[in-house]
Amino acid sequence: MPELPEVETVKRGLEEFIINETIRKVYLSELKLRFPWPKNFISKVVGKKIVSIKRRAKYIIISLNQDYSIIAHLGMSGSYKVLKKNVTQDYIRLKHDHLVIELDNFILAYNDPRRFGYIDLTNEEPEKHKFLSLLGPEPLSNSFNENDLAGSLLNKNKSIKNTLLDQSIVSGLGNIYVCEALFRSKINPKKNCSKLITSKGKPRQKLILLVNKINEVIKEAIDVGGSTLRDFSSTDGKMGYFQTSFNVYDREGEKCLLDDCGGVIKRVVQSGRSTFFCSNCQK
DNA sequence: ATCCCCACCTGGCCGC
DNA sequence: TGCGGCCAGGTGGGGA
Repeated sequence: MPELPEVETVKRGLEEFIINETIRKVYLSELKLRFPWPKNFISKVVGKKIVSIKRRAKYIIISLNQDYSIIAHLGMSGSYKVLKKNVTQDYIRLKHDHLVIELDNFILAYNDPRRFGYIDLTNEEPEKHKFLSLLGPEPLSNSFNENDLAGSLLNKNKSIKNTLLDQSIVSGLGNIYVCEALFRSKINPKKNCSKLITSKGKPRQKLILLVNKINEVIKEAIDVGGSTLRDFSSTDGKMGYFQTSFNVYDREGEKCLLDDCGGVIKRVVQSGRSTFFCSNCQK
């Protein structure tokens, strides 16, 4: 499910409970996630303390003392829950719980039905990790701006939709927020990204607008996510994702929500993924 | 290099 | 109520 705002919310939820907790026990499922479990994962992390939690794009970085970091990605269906430890009863694993970490006062469980998630362990700088090092700038950061973005579109020849899904161009966006940002910018998802820059690689007005709208939609979604945080460690533990209503995503055949547009939301497939847009107002 | 497509999985939903 | 088919918010890797 998770794109940048959801991952940010998960990160904040984890942060609230598990900082300064020491890893006491670890369960790994016999099934692997997207990749095999890191070698000697359990023996390497048991006894270490969680000192910080960060987010980079859709990755969560759980740093331990002695310079180890767990790098985790939720894939399509991953979720964490945190439960207060029950002294009289061990945690009973649910179906698809693939990693359960027993801390001093909490149980942290990672559940992932589709197992597209990803968990690695590194003792180098997390930013130098092979996947993190390829990531483009974060929305809402200074390095995400129209001039640099225009520069990275130079010599590119593909749709703006597919371009924005490329994590090396801008990181953290997924199918939903790309559709929503393009709608807010009134840009047709099929438009070639080269049309948003001048021949000299400078940003056109639409690209400037797009940068602003990406930031806007991401910020709104993070703000909404914050309000779901209190559920993070409830007794059933399941963290809810957003109930944000979208303007175009999953609204095929419905009316464009823009006043006096009158268009109907269409669904097309680009590179095998659904794109939702209003062909009337997105040009 | 650049771009596209596939594979990796399970579960939910829809139509018959 | 059952079953087959289709769809799903991600992304690394391989082939064109």
